[in-house]
Amino acid sequence: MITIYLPDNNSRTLPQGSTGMDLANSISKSLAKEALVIRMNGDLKDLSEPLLDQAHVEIIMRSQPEALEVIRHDVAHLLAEAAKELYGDDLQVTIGPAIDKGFYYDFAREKPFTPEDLETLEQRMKEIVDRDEQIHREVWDRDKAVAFFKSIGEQYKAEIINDLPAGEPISLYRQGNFLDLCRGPHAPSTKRIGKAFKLLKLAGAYWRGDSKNPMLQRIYGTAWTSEQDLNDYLYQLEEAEKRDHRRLGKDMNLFHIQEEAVGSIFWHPKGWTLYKTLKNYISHKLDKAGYVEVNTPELVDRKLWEASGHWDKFGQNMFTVQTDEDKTLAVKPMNCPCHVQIFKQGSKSYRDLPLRMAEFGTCHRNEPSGALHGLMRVRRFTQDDAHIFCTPEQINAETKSFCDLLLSVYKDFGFQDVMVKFSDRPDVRAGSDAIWDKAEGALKAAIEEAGIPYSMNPGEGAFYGPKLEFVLKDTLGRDWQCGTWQVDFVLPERLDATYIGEDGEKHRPVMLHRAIFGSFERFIGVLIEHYAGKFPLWLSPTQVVVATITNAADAYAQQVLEKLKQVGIRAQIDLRNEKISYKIREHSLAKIPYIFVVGKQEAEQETVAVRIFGQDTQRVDALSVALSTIVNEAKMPDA
RNA sequence: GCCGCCGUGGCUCAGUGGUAGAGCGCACCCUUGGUAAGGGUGAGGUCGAGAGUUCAAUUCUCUCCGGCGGCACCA
Repeated sequence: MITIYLPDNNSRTLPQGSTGMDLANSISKSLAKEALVIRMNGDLKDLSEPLLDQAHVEIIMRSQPEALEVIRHDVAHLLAEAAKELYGDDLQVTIGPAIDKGFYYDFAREKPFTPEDLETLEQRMKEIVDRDEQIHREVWDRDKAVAFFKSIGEQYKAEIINDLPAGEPISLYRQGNFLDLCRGPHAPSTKRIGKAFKLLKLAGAYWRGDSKNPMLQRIYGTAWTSEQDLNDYLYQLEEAEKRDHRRLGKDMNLFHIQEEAVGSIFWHPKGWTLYKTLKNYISHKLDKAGYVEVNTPELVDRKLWEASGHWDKFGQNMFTVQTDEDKTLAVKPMNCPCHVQIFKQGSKSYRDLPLRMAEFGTCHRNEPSGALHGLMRVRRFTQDDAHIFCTPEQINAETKSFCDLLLSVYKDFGFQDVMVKFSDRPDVRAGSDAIWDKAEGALKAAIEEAGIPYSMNPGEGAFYGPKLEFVLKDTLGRDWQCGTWQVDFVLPERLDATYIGEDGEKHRPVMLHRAIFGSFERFIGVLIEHYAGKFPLWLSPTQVVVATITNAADAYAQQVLEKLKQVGIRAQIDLRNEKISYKIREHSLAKIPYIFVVGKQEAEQETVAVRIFGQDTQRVDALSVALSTIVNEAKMPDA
């Protein structure tokens, strides 16, 4: 007999060789029916796993959060089994993990899958669920497993096994006629997986994520523990699409992109108003934080980029211009070398440090065509860039005050949870290992002193130094890096920046590269989605529309408009020969924050009927009151 | 850049081997209406570009350009 302990600390005694399923059955029939896997001594295992004596065992039911990942992985296997049944002759399976919200499976197959194939596959997957195939785990000998997969033409699987670390048990899962290499754990049978899944999209993906490898066909799907959750998720996806910044940008007439300038934004009056408002806001913040603003050239001789290292490391992605004097100029991809040039004008003393040099610098990078994405990934963008020249001793304090500044900015837009990633040295880099040790150490010490939680992002640093990336999510769950903070000992060296220290000797400053929005383009993209186009009053391109009920009020409406403009409110007027409900509807759909409705009554009494977006009530205010109220409410945060 | 899908009036989309349609928007007319669509009339498209097949291509084939979804990339 063996003894096991349940989560409530009760123990149970079972015959030697009893499994998780035996345990579940011994507790209750309903539990056994709902059970998916067990957790034994902390690890998830199959229900068929023999229990160890003295083990701590928890039965995981489909309603528990841990079940989700198991189910998603199970559904990936369903997909693979269905694909083998339907297209087995010319198809190899590779890998199919659970991911956030679902799963994918990568197949090697000459013929492309079609959207109709997805339906066929999904149908077959549901049939496999109905078949209620038992899912068995088998442990195989390594060589035998490799030989087996080779014999059935599954080269990719054979390759995976070959690359598994020695000593790792080779476990295979069998369901019906389908046998797959897999770590598990899995549900005990296909029926138990349920049918709360849907195949969503087809995509290409490189074998092992390397663009030198062949491209596989990836099928993405979503899977949940209940139909309800599935439907909720699908609904959520639809809602998210509605706030896609590319759609809203078009609907709201903010900007456009056209093929003569791929990856560059044509800002329309409304979008540009938004942009200018943000610039005004952040300028104000930077002023208060002790930055000075500069402006530097866009076209700079390649010699400078060679000296900085950009030409060597990223020349491929730089746009260049040949002059008739046979010089090569590069369109700047970053502002930092130019800022060093300003720093180097005249001599600098330790008393000048830290020198915080900001620029709304417009940069161009020749991003791969497939990377472009609305405002989020563009070839021409303007950064809220700055470089802080300081001493090594000043790094910690600067890091702390930058993080404070950044978080206060994000908070003004309602971004509360910001992911911070620590990116350390990349393979392609400048500077010695000793310098990198120093820079990474300094950054780590600084972030830890600032007390900000972060996760590691190995190998993703800039070529000149490690960085912190501040990441926001778009509505479709994609991550976008906005803010950045980088410690750089390399560029000051390469571009020979110095200052005179207290000792009268020359010293190297440290350069801290930083941005809060990242780029205006991306940040506006994130904001459009974040607010679903319903901008707060201070940001809204049009803050008020004055709408008339009858043209008898036209003259008065004009006066109201003038007064609004005089107090700095962005206002428009709607004198069209339309009913007031028509105008209300139209401006509400355009997400205008305030509508001032004026008719005969308002004209006679010098009032306006104020209608606020999102509320279907109205209040009538004296014009002077309405003006002072809106001026007050339209102030930018922290003004 | 790679794989797949897509490209029709300003917008959203339907459709066909015999040179195209809807709704919204737009213009004009009637209506002056009190808080999310009043009515009528009308204009507007070389069906992404080029080549090929065909008596005939917007429709089929190829190439290119662009968009979308991923992958790779993201200093």
